[in-house]
Amino acid sequence: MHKRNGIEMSSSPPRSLDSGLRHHSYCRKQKSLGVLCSNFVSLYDRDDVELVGLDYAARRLGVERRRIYDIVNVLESVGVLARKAKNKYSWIGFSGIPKALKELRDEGLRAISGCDGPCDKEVLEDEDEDIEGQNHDDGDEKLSKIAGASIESSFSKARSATDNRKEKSLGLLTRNFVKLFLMSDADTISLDEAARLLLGDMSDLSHMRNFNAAKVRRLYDIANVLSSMNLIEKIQVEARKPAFRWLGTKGKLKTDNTVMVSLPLIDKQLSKRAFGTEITNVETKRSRLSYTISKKSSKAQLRNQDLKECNLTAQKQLNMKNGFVFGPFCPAGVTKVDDHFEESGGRSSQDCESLACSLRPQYHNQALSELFSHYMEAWKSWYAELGQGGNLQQPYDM
DNA sequence: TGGTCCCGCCAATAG
DNA sequence: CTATTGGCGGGACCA
Repeated sequence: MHKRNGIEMSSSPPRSLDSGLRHHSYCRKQKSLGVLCSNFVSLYDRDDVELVGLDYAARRLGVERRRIYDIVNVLESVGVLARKAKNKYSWIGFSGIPKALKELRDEGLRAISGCDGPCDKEVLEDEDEDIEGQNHDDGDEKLSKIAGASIESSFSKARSATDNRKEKSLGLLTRNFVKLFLMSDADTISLDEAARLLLGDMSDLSHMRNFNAAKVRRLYDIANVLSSMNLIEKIQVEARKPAFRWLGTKGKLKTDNTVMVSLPLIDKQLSKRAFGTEITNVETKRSRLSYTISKKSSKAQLRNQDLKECNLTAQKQLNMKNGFVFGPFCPAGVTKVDDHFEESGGRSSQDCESLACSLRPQYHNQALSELFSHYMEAWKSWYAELGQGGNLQQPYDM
């Protein structure tokens, strides 16, 4: 039960998947960790779920088991999941995030005050505002301490290989990455900065270049799933300078000059999930989520930020219904969802088909409004068709 | 082009 | 030993 999937090495692209078809071009984006994470969450984020079976998840989501590990590792770091046993995790859900974050914070505080001597325990200020993050000196040092990795050049010990391995785990990297945000009051951290802090600064040693490049890939992985969880968002601080903004538990919505745009919708937990525990400007009144956006932008130019969030919300909403993400026009397979963990390796192809696609708001601000209406359209028609029925059965799991 | 990051090989680890 | 985990980096994708 491992590699199947006729696909061999990366040398032979996914083409030739079912010889003839190859219809709508293979879209890499639909296979991103972020999308997969959304689907994963959609699959389990229900009240009656407590156990998460890796095999089941992989099968239902139509992906290699390997990918599930990636997701699970970062979700666990953020408290959404807890390892229960081999092949088994317990689903904590979004409600577990605050606690996990608090622990990370404490851990971080301990790291700075604990270690070497005097080190005042003020919550490192790090005069942010320098979005450029140019001058790093003292506050920077603290951060890198928190980030763990940092100067591992300490001759200390021949890091018992095991530690060495663990040190590079996605999980640890995730936790340190999150700590960076929690401990610094700057809510924006550039990719470069994060890489430097998390992976140690040895960029000057040419032979270390590869090493760093490899690690940065992990950062992208992590960022993708964290973004899909709405914990961070990717932004672009001046060309060629990607950065991540911490959204964490506070939805950042405008307050003044606002106009209400209400989206049909689901439940109040929704806003919790989308914006964290402190629901500030989001009003949730019986099955209707109102969203505020700045007035002057009433026309086609809503602020990017607003559009993005709007879309995120929409996505969430779409995701909610019976726990699945409906790709563009493919509610296909929703009715046959379930068959509660169909045994025998028969990987259900319809799953891949219906789950694979979903949108990825964080990276496509331009087309957001289009996508948005597109989705609402699809959603409405689907809902009308299937809606009332009451036979929106939930998928089982284990 | 070069930033992103999917994919799956295969080495650690767990059982 | 077999199965589960997951580091790792080649190279495809796409802005």
